[in-house]
Amino acid sequence: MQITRQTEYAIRTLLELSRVPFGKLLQTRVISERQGIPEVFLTKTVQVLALAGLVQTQRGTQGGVKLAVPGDQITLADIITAIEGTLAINICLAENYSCPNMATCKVHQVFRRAQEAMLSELNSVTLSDLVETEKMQVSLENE
Amino acid sequence: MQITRQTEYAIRTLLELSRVPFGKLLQTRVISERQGIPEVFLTKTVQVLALAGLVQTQRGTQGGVKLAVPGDQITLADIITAIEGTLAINICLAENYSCPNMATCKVHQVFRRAQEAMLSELNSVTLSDLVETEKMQVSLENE
DNA sequence: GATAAATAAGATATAATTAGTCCACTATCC
DNA sequence: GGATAGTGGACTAATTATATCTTATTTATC
Repeated sequence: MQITRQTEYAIRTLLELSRVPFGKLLQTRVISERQGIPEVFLTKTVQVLALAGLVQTQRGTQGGVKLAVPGDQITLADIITAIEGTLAINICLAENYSCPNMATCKVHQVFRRAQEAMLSELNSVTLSDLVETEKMQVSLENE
Repeated sequence: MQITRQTEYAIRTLLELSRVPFGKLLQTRVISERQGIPEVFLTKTVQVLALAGLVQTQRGTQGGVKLAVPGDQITLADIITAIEGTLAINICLAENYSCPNMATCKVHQVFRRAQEAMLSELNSVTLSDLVETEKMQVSLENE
């Protein structure tokens, strides 16, 4: 019932990318150092994020990774879904699973409500929200 | 990010126990047959539920398993917690985990809100709620 | 007290998932 | 053409999930 470590790596990676001006590239080596993520494993994670359309990569000298869309258009739920596939707290809520008595099963209905409540929170916060707050805190500290 | 099959087994087991008069014993063999749960594995699951104080077991002839408390005092969240330990959608929300920057980490706070929203739903429904509805449906069908 | 019925406990097995590594390759910039 | 950075695929290791098997232990009942 927990997100995987890889999903956390993905969140932290995208947070790093949100902290630099939109369009700027960061190397996976830099991200892995800043966040303490195993480098080779991170490159795998980045590939998944790229496939999901959340980041874009560029090879060669001066290459790296950047956000594919601005940070205010990426929510935590987007990231979790990108790495873990459809977010379902029970198998009976997964996309291509059909429980014979889904229509009447009360447990199914409770799970669905619980999941929607959670998703609603995870969808209400974007990367920008998370780093905006950071900046505000820093400026307060500097006063 | 899903509950395990064992947790589902536990829920279905407790539902079966809620369907009989409070205090009545059911054998694990009967439960496993009704719910299609591997019998030996179910006995393990029952032991965990007993340890958590949700059911009581009795050995010997005429023995079996029964609810330790009435069904209106057991919620879905109780069952999940009994099997999986503390319910935490991210490791940073687990009980004995202390993230160095937990106080200021915005991601942590979002996860906490999301988890509480989910828990609130899972805590709002008891076993009795689930079987009460069943009975109502049955009586409607019989009209 | 013998017997049969039932759970308890612990060891072990198997499978699936998660986490991480290695290496040869391709693209890009200078 | 050399250095740099991501790509892709095969591989390994660790952990968790899902069981099974065997040997106790308890208890009702005859």
